[in-house]
Formats: sequence, structure tokens, C-alpha cells
Amino acid sequence: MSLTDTSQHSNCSAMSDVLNRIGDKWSVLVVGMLGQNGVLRFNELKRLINGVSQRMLTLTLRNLERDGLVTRTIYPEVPPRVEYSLTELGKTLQVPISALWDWSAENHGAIVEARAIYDARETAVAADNSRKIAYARG
Amino acid sequence: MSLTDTSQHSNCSAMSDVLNRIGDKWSVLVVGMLGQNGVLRFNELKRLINGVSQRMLTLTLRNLERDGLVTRTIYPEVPPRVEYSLTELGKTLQVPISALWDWSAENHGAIVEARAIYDARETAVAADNSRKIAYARG
DNA sequence: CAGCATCCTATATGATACTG
DNA sequence: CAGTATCATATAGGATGCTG
Repeated sequence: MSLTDTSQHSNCSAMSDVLNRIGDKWSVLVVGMLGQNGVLRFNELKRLINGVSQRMLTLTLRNLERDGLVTRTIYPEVPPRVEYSLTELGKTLQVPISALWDWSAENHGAIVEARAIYDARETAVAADNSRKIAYARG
Repeated sequence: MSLTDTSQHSNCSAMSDVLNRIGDKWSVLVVGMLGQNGVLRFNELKRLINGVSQRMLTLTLRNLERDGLVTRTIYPEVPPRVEYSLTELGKTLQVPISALWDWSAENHGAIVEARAIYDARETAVAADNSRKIAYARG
């Protein structure tokens, strides 16, 4: 299937399903980190991904493992050691994710700017409506 | 910035911010539909995107407009006509989204398969644990 | 170290009714 | 047609404490 073949775009189900999984708050960041670093332990990932809670990192990794995107290797040692890495399928996902990452880095500024303009306009409209209401009241 | 420049990957904020907006349930589908069809009215979008509620389509379009990705053109007619299309910024977003769309179409089958295998293994482990508990009890 | 279990809250989403 | 307003709910996500 080529990039110009839009026939699949008519059927949203596959895209929706994938987005429901990788579109959460942490999955893309986990895949990104594993793509960069290759193999990472649980707490290494937790340190790299700023703000993720232990619970959410666990859930995210389980989901990615379930979807065949991440491998989980347990070493029966004391203290326990668990290593995560991308599967071959996970590595292919790196490509579109990386594209999105680069787009974000390039265009985040423009988005922030657009938001500021939009919000300023909305605030002005709200103020205008207040004046109209005050005028209508008397 | 090149695709191989991973320095931006260390700073998750831009990516997180973009993902928080386009990572919701409908934004990517809206952008995809507008990218395919060029200009669409509200109810045309609603018909194309299966399952979206009026409320969520409105909210999604407002957010995309606020971020400078979608333009909203009102024609002061009766009945009212409102047309949506991608901005230039929105069109550039089409590229990484299209890549993700194609990846989904190609690899959704593998994900479904991986889930089935994972779930079967989990079920087996659960059954095994039940037996162990039964053994311990009796 | 790498988690699991529990409780709690915020938010996203949906359903429904109404409107210029 | 293209919304807005309100209510209801499911779920994502966070905080905390405990464990092998």
C-alpha cells in the first residue's frame, strides 16, 4: 500500500483502534525512549519520561507488550531486573512516530501562537457580549 | 531539523502538547477527512466520521481551529452554511498523520493477532493459578 | 527493583433537549 | 443546518501504601 492510496482512509476502524492504544498519554513517549535507547529497565524509563507515575508506566508497558510492540524480559535475580525493548513491529512504528515527533518540534511554536491569537479574539468577543448585555439591561 | 536529529526527543514537552490535542478520539479522523475531501460542511464531516456525536465534533473542530490547523468559514445564509478545511499548517500535519494511517492499515492485523496470543497466555496463567490455589486449599 | 492493590478525582465522551 | 446547554457516565490518570 502506497502513501497515496487513500482507499484505506474510508475505513476508520484500524486507525481508530491503533489510535486508541498509542494515542494515550504515555505510549508514544515510551516507544520513543525505547527507540532511542534500545534496552531500558523500568526505573530507567520512569526517569526518562518526566511525570509518568509508576502505575501508568506499568499499564502502558503492559498494553504495548500485549499489542506486540514491546518485549519484556525478566531476569530471575535479586534484586529483580526487567528489561524492555521494542519488537520488530515496534521498531516499524518508530518511523511514523518519529515523523510526528519531528513535526511537533517544528510546529509547536506555531500552534502556541495560534492559540494565543484565538484566545485573545475569544476574550474580546466575550467582553463585547458583556457590553451588549449591559446595554440591553439598561 | 533532520529526522535523525534526536536531540528534540529529550524534550518531551512539545510532543506531549501536540499529542494531548491530536491524540484524542476524533482529531486525527477530522484532519484525515478534511485532507481527503478539501472542504466539508459540519454534517458532511459528521456523516463521514462514523460514531462521532454532534457535541464531540463541535469540540474537536473548535480545538483544531484554535490550534491553527483548521479554518472555519461561516456563510450568512438561511439555512446557515459553515465550511471547514485545513490551514497550511494543518496540511503539513497531514504528512505524519498519513504515515500513521498507512502504518495502522498495514499492521493492525499483527496487533490483533498479538493481543489474541497475549490474552490466551494470560488466561492460561490465570487457570494455572486457580489450580495452585485449589491444591493449596485441598 | 519492579511491581500490585486500592482509593480517588478529573476529564473525555455520550445522550438528550433546545435554538437562531 | 449548525450548533448550544445540560445532565450523566465511563475511563484515564494520580496518590498512596504494601510486597516478593
